[in-house]
Amino acid sequence: MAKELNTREDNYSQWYNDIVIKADLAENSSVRGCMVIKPYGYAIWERMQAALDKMFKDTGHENAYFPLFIPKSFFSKEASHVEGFAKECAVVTHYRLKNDEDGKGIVVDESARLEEELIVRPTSETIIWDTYRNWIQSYRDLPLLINQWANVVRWEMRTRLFLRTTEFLWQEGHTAHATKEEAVAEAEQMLRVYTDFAEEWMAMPVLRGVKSINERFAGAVETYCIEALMQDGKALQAGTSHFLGQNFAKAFDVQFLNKENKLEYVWATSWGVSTRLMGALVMTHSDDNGLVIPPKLAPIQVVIVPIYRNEEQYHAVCDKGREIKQWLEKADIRVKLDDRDTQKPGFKFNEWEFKGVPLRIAIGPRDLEQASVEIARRDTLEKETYKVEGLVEKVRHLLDRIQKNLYQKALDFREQNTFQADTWDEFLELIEKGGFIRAHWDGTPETEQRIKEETKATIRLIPLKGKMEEGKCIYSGNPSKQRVVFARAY
RNA sequence: CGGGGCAUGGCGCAGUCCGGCUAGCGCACCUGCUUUGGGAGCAGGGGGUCGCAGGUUCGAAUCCUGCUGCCCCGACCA
Repeated sequence: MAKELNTREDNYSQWYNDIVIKADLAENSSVRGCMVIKPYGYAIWERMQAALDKMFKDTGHENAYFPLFIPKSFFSKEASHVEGFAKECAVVTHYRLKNDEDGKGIVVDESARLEEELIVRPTSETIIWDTYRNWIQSYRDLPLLINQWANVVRWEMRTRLFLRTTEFLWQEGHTAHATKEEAVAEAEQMLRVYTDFAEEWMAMPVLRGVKSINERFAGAVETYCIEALMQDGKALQAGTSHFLGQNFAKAFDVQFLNKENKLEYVWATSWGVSTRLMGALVMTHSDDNGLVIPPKLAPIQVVIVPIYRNEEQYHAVCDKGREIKQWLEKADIRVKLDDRDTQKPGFKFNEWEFKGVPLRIAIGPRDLEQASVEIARRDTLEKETYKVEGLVEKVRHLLDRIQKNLYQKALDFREQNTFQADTWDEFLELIEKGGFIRAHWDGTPETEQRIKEETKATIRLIPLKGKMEEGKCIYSGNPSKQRVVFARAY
């Protein structure tokens, strides 16, 4: 298994592809733009799901499931929503195939055309709000706090494994509230949840803020987001949370009777993160030796590699390996004993390193004699010999250290790549270097659009609680009250 | 949809310009022996409608025509 990996410096995007494919996270499928998520990659996603799902439940949400197909007419009910998604929808027009009359193959049966075409959901606001109409009558039915784990389809022109695929997996929360304040608070709360997840589980520092009008979700009044900085200096939107106002309630006629017995439209939010987080995870921590997974998300936290010369030694070190595995598992540590007799230790070292396993324990005949093991850290690549006594504590401690170290490294990287620009020339120079750029902007979509056209940089976010600071727009020179964050983005 | 490139065992490629006899190499795979503390060595072995359809020719992976698929770069996007 020769793992030749492009380096980040030589070819960043090839480096990313190599890791995803060679670490067995995912591969391209026979369907253009759609990926197969392989068991190892899916195991990481499952861990993300589990952590997020618990956070959603802890904040009062329940899971439900809505249909994959959405009647076309639903889509046109919210004007800006259609406009936003129309260009990337897969449409089901027929419901039957038949044998080709020329004898070869199968064709669409033209006589089986759907009366109303179905859209494969690119997001579920419309079908969900159509449903909520029947669920909500009174203020007593509110708030309605629902999440769904689902797949969605957006017909992208260019795709990249995890970062942008035609079909992707995600969760979408859809909530209904009696007041505007409550809905805004919900959107902000979920942004907080995403922030905590990114930082505590993924060890990925994020900036929080709101989107400019240009970048806002189609149909939202306000879009909140978390943005992370990748190692090539490009920003990646890692999660979004939307305050939808009464837009969908009005479009789908969802009203409730308030305590004063008056009909009111409900207030809405929606929020989501997707398998794109897998891409973010790869690009935040991995290095030129392969994938690096933070311990909290690693499907295998510790791999034990036995070293031996003959069958007798093989059995002896494997027995010790099994014993250690049991101790660690009792402490809720995820362990794999790689007792394959078909690969050499050196091969296994490289393989598990490439797959990002946080800790590797090697046990050989020498270790048996000295009651020791060799432990190697994936994040620092350091190796050290430890006594078997107290090993569980040591491992637990090291996993914790790795989790923190990965976060700190990523945070340092972001700080080192966050700049301030006060003039257009400065901005032009900095944007070429990559990273986040804090700069003044006059607040108009036109200016943002021009900056995007001239530099490919967009406003990633307007800081939520950013310091107010008088200044002049770097592009137009018009007055500005606050710096916003620019970057080139995925 | 524009601009480039590619299509040859599971994967990565050479061969194509200048047609030639049995289509080759690396990795992976199978068998055996020796190995095993950072990607093992040797020996033997299996596996190919050279993307598809026509054409030229005694003879086509190679030349001609027409298709099809994929990748990369741009416009769109989480």
